[in-house]
Amino acid sequence: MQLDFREIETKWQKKWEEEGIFQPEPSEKPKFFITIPYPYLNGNLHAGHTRTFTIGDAFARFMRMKGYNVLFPMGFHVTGTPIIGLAELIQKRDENTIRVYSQYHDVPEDVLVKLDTPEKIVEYFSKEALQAMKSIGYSIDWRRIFTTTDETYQKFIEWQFYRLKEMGYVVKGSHPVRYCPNDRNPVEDHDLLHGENATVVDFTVIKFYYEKDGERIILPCATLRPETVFGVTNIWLKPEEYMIVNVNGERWLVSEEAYEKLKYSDKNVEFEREINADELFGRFAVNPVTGKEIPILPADFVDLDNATGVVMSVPAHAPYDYVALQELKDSDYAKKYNLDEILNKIKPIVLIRIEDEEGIPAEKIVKEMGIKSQTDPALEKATKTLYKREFHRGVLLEITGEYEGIKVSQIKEKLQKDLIERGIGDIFYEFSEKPVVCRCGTKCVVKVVKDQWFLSYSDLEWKNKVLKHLENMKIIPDYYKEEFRNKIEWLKDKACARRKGLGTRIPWDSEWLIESLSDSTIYMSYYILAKYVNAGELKAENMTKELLDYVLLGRGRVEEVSKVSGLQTELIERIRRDFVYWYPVDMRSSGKDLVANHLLFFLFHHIAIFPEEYWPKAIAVNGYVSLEGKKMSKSKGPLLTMKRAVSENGADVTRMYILYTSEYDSDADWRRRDVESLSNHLRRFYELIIQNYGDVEGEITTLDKWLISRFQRVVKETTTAMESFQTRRAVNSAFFEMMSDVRWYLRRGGKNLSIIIDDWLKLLSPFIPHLCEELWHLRHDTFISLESYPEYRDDLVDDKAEIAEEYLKKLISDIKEILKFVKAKKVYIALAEEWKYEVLRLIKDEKDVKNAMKKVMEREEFRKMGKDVSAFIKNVLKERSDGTVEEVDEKRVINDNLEFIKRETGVEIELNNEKVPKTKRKVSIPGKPAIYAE
RNA sequence: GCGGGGGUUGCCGAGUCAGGAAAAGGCGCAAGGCUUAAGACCUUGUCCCGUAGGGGUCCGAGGGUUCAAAUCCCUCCCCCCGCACCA
Repeated sequence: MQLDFREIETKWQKKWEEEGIFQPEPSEKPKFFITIPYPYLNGNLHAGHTRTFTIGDAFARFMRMKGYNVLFPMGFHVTGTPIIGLAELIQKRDENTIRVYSQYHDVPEDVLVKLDTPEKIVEYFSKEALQAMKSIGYSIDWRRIFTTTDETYQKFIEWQFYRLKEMGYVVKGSHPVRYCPNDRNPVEDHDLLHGENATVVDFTVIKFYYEKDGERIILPCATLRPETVFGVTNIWLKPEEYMIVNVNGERWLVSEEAYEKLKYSDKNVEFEREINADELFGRFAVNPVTGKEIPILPADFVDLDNATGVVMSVPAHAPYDYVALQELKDSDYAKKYNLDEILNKIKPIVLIRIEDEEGIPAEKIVKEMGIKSQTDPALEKATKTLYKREFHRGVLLEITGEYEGIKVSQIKEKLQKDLIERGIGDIFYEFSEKPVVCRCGTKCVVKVVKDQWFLSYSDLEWKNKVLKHLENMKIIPDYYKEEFRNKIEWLKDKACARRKGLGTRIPWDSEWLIESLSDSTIYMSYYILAKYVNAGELKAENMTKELLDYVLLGRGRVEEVSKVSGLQTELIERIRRDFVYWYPVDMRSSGKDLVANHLLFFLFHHIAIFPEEYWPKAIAVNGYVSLEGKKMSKSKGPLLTMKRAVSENGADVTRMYILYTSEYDSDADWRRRDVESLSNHLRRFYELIIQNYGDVEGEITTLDKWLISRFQRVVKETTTAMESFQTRRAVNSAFFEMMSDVRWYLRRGGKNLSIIIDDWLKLLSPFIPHLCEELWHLRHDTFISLESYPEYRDDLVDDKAEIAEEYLKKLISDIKEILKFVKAKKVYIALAEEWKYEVLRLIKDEKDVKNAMKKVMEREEFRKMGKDVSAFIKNVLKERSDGTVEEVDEKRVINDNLEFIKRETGVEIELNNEKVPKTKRKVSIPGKPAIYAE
């Protein structure tokens, strides 16, 4: 095939760039500002980017053709640690990295090994990314490109953080992270050998205590169910060595493992002495909540490596505790430590009730499951089952005092807070699963990072503003609005500073770098500035707080700003006008992975910093891309780069495939076979247009009208689909459905395909812009990319023409069906008897057989042939539920198309009532003639 | 566990909101045509039965509402994604 996609594509890309047609400036036209999250450059752009960006570009092109002044910019994100990590791996010649980056990212090995600094990586991949995006034909305004380490960008970020700090949204605090003591670093999922699924859970510590020689020793019981403190009957220790440790001035008794973990908490911890649990069994401790004295007892099920290693026993609600107590009664321990009397006095204390159930819950479930020993693995299940039931349905009883009546599901946080405030509670962080092991082989711990900077997303006022604005936004697909609602409510304060990585320092605390998601929240406004930065008109030293306050917020007086920033007032006003014109963001289109993080922060920060008229209007979310059913992975492969997809298949094929293969948030699968098939479709399309693009000649036939009518429907469907961001539906309609009509048109002998070609090309232009541009220029000198999108025209819809074609299709299909069973040379067709038309006209509006019958039988001529008439009515009502009479000139359609029908069916056709036997004519109805094959 | 989404013909997927002949479109497969030939193109077929355009089955499972259910209601089973400080 002579068609070379790439040749055509590069030709038009060059022309678009030369003419600068995607470089919008403020104008009289309504504006549309669409943005896509800039890519993170620790590798080449891949099929996932291709999907998100192509959807955005198709929409940008669509809106442009719809008459909007469209701004579609792009930047590069390099802030954070992964690029630094990559540089280190390349320095080390890490085998996997070298393999993945040469094999999947298509970086030549000799080039790759030289990328041993973050700067070189950024330089290399930004060039690659730029080329890739140009090669696929995105209609981006490249004058606004930037990188997040640009000095000017950093000024912008500093400004943002000052603003947030002023508003009290940047605060200090501490938070738990997964941490490797050996590497002395927080660890991410991909740094782990085991335990990727482990999350950090916060045990509530309740400070039980005993006193000896005037010294108070705290028994820090760790629990996930603090409310059960009201039902504690005793404390469990494992009969082994413990330690007395000084924690913030208090003496805590904890396991050795717990001591190790406490070292990484935000507490001051100091070892004092060892102590064997032996010494304590049979002695009493005080429950700080109830003031009651309870005994300390031995239990083997206690896990020294879980939280503090000190456990409070709630036999009424904890199956473990219940069984352990039972077992203890007849054990050696009871004798050894003289516990009989104590044990006899212990009675489970019920503090939670589910509806009107009776008895002791733990006892019931243990008996039901037949559990006898504290080492029985079934205890785990019993615990879970009971916990789940009580969590969802349980209510606290009178014994819990002020907490009576509260649902178990709503008590944990409140109680934890109350205990801490009263000085008798604390928090102990622990992994939900163990072990958690770093790639270096070291067991990870939970480290509490102190004096960390936070963005206070949990601020209720802030949250409520975001929630409220969300209701005014368009979210695509719409069910993501609920998702956003939930995520906004769930969002907690976020640590926004790091010790390591690329990025901007916190301006008032230069020890810290601003974390990479926190510096990417309102950068869409920076695109306005970037144009001036790139033109050399705006430099870092000009970007003072006053300037940004003025151009982004309209604050201050321009003369003052001019003085401070060193810029001419004229330029300052121009930047301000640009901002006012382009903002807010009308559409942010993104992959679904960013919903629970970036897109939330995007909303929060816009709402915090800008006045309401500049808050985002809409968010669209799309799914992932897999390769032949396999998940892509940047760091492990497989991966398909944008560059490779384009060079192997062409930009238009790549674009259309990715737009067509799935919709909304459902995932797309890149399949070579399907891509190649699509490539053939486009070649066919190209040939088709080349062969049929000409002047419209002769009279417009019914068939032509049919084509135009069908096309109108496609225009409507495609437009509706695009307006709701459904590219799959749009491509399906604009290309495939139309193609199938066009094939029928040509098969029917249509000669004037050109009637629709101009508009058809326009319709397809957002999806396959290069091919459309090429074909358009066969007869035009303008850029199709700047033409107007076809408008649906109701007056061109021709129902009669469409019904006639349907009639013909159905007739041919019926004849073929019959010929399957009867070998014949000639087929006679007879229209339905005249009286049937008459009857049909009479009962047009009747749906009910009875009424229809009544109405018809009022006429004498029909009464005479009562049986035939009633059979017909039943038949026709069954066939056509709407009972309409189709307005087709059947005789004419058949006679005009005798040759065509013959060609399609392979037999002679004759419209001849006489030749068709009466029995066959009997079943005919208007619109469905009798057929007789001979 | 919590939250969000989903289960339709060999596969991918429309149809579900607004109940009314299930299966648009793509892929794959098959047959015929075109061609020196083809992985190219055109046409047809692709749940089952049928020597007359017809009949039957069918939408994860099971109930219910209705003249009528893939669609509405209830119960259950299964799958995917997120639960963070990481881009």
